[in-house]
Amino acid sequence: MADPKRTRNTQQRQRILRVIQAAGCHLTAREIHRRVGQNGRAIGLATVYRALEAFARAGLVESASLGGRAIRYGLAAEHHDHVVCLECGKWQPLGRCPAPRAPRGAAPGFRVTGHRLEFFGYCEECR
Amino acid sequence: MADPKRTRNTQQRQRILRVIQAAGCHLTAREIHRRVGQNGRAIGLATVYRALEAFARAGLVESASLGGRAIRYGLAAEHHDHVVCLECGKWQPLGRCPAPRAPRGAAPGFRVTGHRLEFFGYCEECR
DNA sequence: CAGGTAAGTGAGAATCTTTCTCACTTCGCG
DNA sequence: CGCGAAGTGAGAAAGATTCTCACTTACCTG
Ligand SMILES: [Mn+2]
Ligand SMILES: [Mn+2]
Ligand SMILES: [Zn+2]
Ligand SMILES: [Zn+2]
Repeated sequence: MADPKRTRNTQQRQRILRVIQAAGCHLTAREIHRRVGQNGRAIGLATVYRALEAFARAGLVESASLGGRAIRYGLAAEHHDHVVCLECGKWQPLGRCPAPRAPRGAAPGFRVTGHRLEFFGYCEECR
Repeated sequence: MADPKRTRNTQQRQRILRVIQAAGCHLTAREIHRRVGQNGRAIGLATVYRALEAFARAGLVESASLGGRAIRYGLAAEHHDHVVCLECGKWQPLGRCPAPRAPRGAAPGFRVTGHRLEFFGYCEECR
């Protein structure tokens, strides 16, 4: 089989990953870009997207999205789901995953590699 | 308490809803816009978005999103989840919802009004 | 049914997010 | 070192969604 395209360990990616690790929550590409720019010279926004794509391919980060808001990225060390407030947009990880590994009796021939589960509603302050 | 902002039954919204009902799957705002324009005079794209927002508020339609792709809208008469192919983007509804009504032992004080569950992986042709 | 009014509409601009292009740089491997 | 592929930066481009504002229309009242 073909070589899995190899990926380099550049300074930009190190800085980007450090920001993601330091964050206690999921960040948008723009937020990551801004934070990286605060600890040193700014990097291109496209570079952030490319790095996130590479990290996601490598299984290092996970992405999640809701409504029209931007996609958020965070460490994917262990799978988890989220609870999102429809009013203030607050985002909380769930301790345990309540979804089954794969849907029962679903699309035949489909190989499930993962899932994304988001509960939405209203947080304590917004309800 | 204040009157819940009332919503009007305009010709545009009727046409939009008809398109959504006729579709066998979830559509993007742009797709809906195009289809509506095919059975009569075109309507504004912003009107489509406003109608979808109103329908969603009213619980008539549900939205779902994956990755950077556009949000898709479909009838929410009955809740259902999806299976999405990471390669070709194909989108399939699931017959039964495998997720619990609410996460166990999750965010305290959070009122869950719904959820979105997407299984992803590779469809028969793409694996 | 006529009139008043607030919700809705259309066209286009504006915002945002994400992707792409291309010349230039750097990492990783001899 | 020295090469070649992967990565980068700046900006353009592509899309998606929202906003503005003058104009229209559904719907309630009398
Ligand atoms: Mn998370
Ligand atoms: Mn899960
Ligand atoms: Zn909230
Ligand atoms: Zn596929």
